[in-house]
Amino acid sequence: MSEKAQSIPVVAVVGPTASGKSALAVALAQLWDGEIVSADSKQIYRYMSVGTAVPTFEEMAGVPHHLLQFLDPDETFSVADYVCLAKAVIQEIYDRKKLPVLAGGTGLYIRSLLDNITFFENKSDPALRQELEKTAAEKGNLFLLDILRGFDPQLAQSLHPNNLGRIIRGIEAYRLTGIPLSEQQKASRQRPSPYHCCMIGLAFRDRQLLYQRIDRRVERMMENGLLEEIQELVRRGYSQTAAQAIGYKEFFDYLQGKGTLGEAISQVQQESRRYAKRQMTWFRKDEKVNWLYIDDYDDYNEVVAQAAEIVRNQLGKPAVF
RNA sequence: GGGAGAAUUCCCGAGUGGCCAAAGGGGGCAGACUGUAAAUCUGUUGCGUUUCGCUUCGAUGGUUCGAAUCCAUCUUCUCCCA
Repeated sequence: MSEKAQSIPVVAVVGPTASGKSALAVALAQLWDGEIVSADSKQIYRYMSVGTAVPTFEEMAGVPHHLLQFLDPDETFSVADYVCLAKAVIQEIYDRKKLPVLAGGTGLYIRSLLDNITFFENKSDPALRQELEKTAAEKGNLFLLDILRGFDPQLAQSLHPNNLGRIIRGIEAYRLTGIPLSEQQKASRQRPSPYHCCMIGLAFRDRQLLYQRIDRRVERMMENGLLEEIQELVRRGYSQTAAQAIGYKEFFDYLQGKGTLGEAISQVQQESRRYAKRQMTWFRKDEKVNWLYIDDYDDYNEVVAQAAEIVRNQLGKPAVF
């Protein structure tokens, strides 16, 4: 009992892109006097508001938002960085006697944070990675996989030869610390989570409805100046980073004269739909998620009411902390 | 009006007598995920009682032991000459 009293309450709103996470998070934060902590790996960057669907000032409705747009697009960032920052922000919010409301679509970030994954002190080594990539190109992925097998058979076993990125990371992690990555991963789960959280998942029973929303949202982004935002990014020299974000990379070909605008747009829509699917497989396997199917409700207020009901049951009445 | 060609599984597209339920790609579906994660990677994709059976390659009929592949007719489409 006393242990639970020390644990920090957190609400987490998860779900695929365009499911309405941000709005629900704001609604819950208003009810509980909370503050929002973003868990989105792309909204951390500046100058990418439109394409990453960062909530507007009006949408934030006076609720404080954290971990949004605090980096330039060419600054590197990682899960470890995220967990570190998010933990600190949550602690601050808690100290202020407010409720932290996590909202975002990056499954890895959310899980690492909530499960209290402890990352080893080993950053990445770009030079080493580059060298390993070169080796792979010359001698094949299996060659590298065998090297990895030499000091981390367990990791090697679980990796597909085509997954070069993970193979390289495995080798890098060992070279940097002398500890096999699989060992690091075991050690990373030793500490219990400091949070007791209520997870709300937004989804649609009819996938087509979600897909329609995604398509429409992309169209709205175009109306809101996505193309101009991208041109500005290119002008600032940030095209490299944006090349990884859906809604940006698809337009580069178009801007270089390849393909039509219409083709680029439908590609963004398609990639977004696929991304949403991947997010669903990520969140679906988390048994802590309380799913709300938006198409079960007649209007949005009912969704909010139901979510509030769940939070009340799991964390207690509004403003109780 | 005359001539040439094309029709293949959700889409594109290979296949020109048996090794074809049919390459490859796309899309769909499912899954993995611990330092670039909106990334990266994997599996699956005609039906079924699933080491076998059934239905499928525009339609119908034919040749053949055997046809997506050959022949005839029809339908649709594309291109060329008028």
